[in-house]
Amino acid sequence: MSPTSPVIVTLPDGAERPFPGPVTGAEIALSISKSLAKEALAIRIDGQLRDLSFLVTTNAQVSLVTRSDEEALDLIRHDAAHVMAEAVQALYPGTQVTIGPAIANGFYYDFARPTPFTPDDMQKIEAKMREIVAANRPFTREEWPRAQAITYFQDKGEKYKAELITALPNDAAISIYRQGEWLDLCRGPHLPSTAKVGTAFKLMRLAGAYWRGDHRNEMLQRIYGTAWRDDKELKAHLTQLEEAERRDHRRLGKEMDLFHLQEEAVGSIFWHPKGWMLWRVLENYVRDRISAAGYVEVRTPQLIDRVLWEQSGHWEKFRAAMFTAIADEDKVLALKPMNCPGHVQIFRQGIKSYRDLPLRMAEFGACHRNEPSGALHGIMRVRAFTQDDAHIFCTEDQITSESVAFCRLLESVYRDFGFTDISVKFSDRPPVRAGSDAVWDRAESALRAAVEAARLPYTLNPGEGAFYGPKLEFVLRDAIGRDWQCGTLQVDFVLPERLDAEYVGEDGAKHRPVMLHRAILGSMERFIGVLIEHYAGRFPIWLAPLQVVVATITNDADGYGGEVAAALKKAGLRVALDTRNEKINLKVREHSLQKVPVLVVVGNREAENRAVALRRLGGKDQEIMALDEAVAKLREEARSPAGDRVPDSPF
RNA sequence: GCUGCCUUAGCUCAGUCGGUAGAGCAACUGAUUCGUAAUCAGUAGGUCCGCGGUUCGAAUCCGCGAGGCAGCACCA
Repeated sequence: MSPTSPVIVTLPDGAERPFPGPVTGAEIALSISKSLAKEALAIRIDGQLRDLSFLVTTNAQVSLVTRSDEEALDLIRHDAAHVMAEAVQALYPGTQVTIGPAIANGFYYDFARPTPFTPDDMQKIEAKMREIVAANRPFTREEWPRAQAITYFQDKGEKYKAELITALPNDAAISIYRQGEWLDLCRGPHLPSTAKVGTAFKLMRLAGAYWRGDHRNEMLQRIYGTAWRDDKELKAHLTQLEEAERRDHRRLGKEMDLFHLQEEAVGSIFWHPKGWMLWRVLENYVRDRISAAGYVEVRTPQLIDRVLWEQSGHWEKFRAAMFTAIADEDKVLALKPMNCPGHVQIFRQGIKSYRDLPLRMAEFGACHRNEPSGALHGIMRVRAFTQDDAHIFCTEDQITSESVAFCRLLESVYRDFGFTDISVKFSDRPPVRAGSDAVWDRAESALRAAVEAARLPYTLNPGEGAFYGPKLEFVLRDAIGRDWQCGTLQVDFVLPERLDAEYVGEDGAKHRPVMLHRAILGSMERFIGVLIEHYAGRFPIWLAPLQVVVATITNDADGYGGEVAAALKKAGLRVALDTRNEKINLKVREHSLQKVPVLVVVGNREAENRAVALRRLGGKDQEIMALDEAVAKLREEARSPAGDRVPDSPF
């Protein structure tokens, strides 16, 4: 095509605009309106985001990106990273730049410099960034020959940049973006100039990060920033961070007296009475749900001889994370990191028939894993935790139906906590795996059929499956939009083999069962942490460790208050009685801060009429009603979504 | 585990230049008996994370260790 041939661009509204020859994004914008030319930040050409200076040489679908477009955010953030890199190099000569991408909510840049940055430095860097933005330097793109680019960065002492270019494919164009004097290797695209970054950015934190994300490499210094289209968005984001901090389960756990951690038992939790009540309510809820779903519950040993872990493969693969103990001078026992080998031992007791399958074996299994110290986080990531674990022993034919049933159960459980936005990650065969390709084909298609039958949206997580089989990971979104990975479903052909589980089939021959590893909450500890943050400590009444406080106004009402509390307790409610000689204002305040869902206030008026005054958490008004009515009402409200407890007999 | 920061009363935190520590809340005692988010007064409470060093003198400066926080790596 000759450079003079006409170019026709099609705008999003379908309008076609002819140009006599190649045309830049900026020129297209100008041809539409002066104001668009001013506001345009980049151009999308046949779906590809490009610089405004990009020359359109062939007919194409184009749309101009302005600040009002959501996708402007990535450009702003990426450019903010460049501006930060320039600021850092201006202030701290000799600092090497490495990479600096846009990320969710902002950007970062990794620097190599012998002296660590201080919070004070961050302020200086941010001030310098604002200067560079104000200077409104145009971003310009250049393409350099590969060798020249390598030599340039090497001569400047930028060994990381030189390494990045060396790693690029031989035929790749080496693009360089300049902003005034400063330049950086970058794929682009960029905004027209530094001023377009705007002022709605803020440097957030300093952190270490390994070069190329590999812990064997040297550690770089990462500076994180957040950047938005305008101050309102920035402020909303900062408010959201404050909200997350306000909900932090470590803070609420302390304030609400649920649990504590201390250094003599790092990674293990001291559950206080209220926290443990919350645990028990949650555990019993799950127990009721899985019992109704046809599971049997078991309990397997904490300490198991290493011989069994050698058979299962854990000793070889996960030895480093396993705690051990010595018995009888020289016998090595390991604290179980998982429950599956134990469950196989129960399965192996006696002869199993195909008629016993599917066998759904559940355990609130207390596991220990020696997690790296830096991984520990409140009660969310600990070394001693309890899985709501179960293994479904079934035939290959049963994989799909069992998986669908599990997905339904999981969805229903999540819904009971108000989690309705659930996504699924499908992790398929990893490069290093056990089992034949034919078996993997079957396992993967069965699992895919299940996730599709359950009508859950899923994304592919290629190569991330467990070595013994593909897995689904269930991610729920909480009340303030954060994602938490909780449930899992894994198909396993390997452990039954290694631990020699078998059943007698219809044909009278012995067969290997398949094991489905599955958890809904994941870990009790972590899920409770998620619940605390999701509800901001204001648990629904069925879950609240303390559901009702009966508070008396004067000690004259203490006798009646005791009667009220006893009646509520008899109705199955978790009640406390507050007869302290304190003003009702103080009692209301304290129990509200403790986030007790219902406050029953009784004074002489109520005592005379055998009535109560109900005050709900967060509410201002009171509801006066007869005691009997209140007891019935609260009993109804506090009913577990799993229904009333029934004697546990799955047999 | 790695990098940086932090650790002072039960809790939240202040503590200047190195001169042996302070507030609010909580606790305890007393008064008060009160109608829906803090009644008043008084009392007591400290191995300033631990160990070592510098110094006439260390909460403060230095080293080592522990724990915590943020991120990275890890998360079977």
